[in-house]
Amino acid sequence: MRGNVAKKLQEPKSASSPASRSYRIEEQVGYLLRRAHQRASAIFQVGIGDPNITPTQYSSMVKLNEYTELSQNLLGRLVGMDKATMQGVVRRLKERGLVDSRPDPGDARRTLLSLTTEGQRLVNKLLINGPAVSRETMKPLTAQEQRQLLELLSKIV
Amino acid sequence: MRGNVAKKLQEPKSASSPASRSYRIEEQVGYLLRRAHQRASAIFQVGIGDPNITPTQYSSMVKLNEYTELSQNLLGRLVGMDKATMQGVVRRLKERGLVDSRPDPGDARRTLLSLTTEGQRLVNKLLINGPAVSRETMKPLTAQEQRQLLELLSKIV
DNA sequence: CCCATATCGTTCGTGTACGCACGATGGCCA
DNA sequence: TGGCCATCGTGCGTACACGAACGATATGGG
Repeated sequence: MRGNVAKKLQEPKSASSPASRSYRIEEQVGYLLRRAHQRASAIFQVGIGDPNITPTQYSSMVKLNEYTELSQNLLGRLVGMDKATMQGVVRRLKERGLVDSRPDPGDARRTLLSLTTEGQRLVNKLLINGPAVSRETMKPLTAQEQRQLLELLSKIV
Repeated sequence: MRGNVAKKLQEPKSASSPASRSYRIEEQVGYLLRRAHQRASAIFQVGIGDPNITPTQYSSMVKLNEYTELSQNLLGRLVGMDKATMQGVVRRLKERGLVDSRPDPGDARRTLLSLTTEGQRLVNKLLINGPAVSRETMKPLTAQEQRQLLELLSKIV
């Protein structure tokens, strides 16, 4: 296709306003984070080993694998998801028989979540591919840059 | 509230499998990118000056402000959005009278997009807040770390 | 000139993401 | 002990995000 994007483009208006000392959207953190997150998700999807498992579902299962049993709200805090978002993620995992729930005997407001045997089996299979997904995502970086990126991201989360 | 998350937590199963040399989800790029993107979006929403404008809508308007007129597909490529996603973003911007469209006289498949006067007025107002939003997002970092982060993110996008 | 192939925009389905409001429950303090 | 306030999970509305399928249009090679 040789699609040359710049082909029939007019020049950017540029030097538009005097105050804007070159504000380029491509250089803003928020923009770059969105793009980087998109790419990471795409790599995850092909590399994790099950096209039906999403990054958030994976995070949730990994945490449930660590803690055995967690309330829905606490799980959400541990993986950084809104309770409304968590609700949807958990519902889909339950529909697929990967997660089970029971009322918390000590607090009737809570639902305790845990992996089913099937869920445990799956997450242990996916965990094998986890490191490779992370490696692939950071492939363009040197080892030192990879450590830097992780450190910097940790600071702004 | 003093909500101590670790209160009634069982110990993580830890040291579970011999092969897993401490794979922590919190240290994976994909996970950190998701969290960082969430935080950046939240900061954008309160800082950009109009709670009804989303980051993607903003990016689109900024690009249209630079180029005056673009096809929907090309705009999508410039701001890193799928054509299906672009369709929804553009539809909402049109519904609010911020963007106009006309058929491309030279290619009947294309739709040419441009900002309305109202859209131009708005984006120029929002652009004033853009730098502050980026600053706030990277506040936890030193000036040097901020430059590093932008550089590293550029490489993995 | 015609047809295979590509591009453009739309639609549908699924899945995050989150604010808000709601009802039920729990904890604490007057 | 009774009432106030916080927490828990759910439901609703809106907005990205993207694969897949679709019809209309463009283009280039035979």
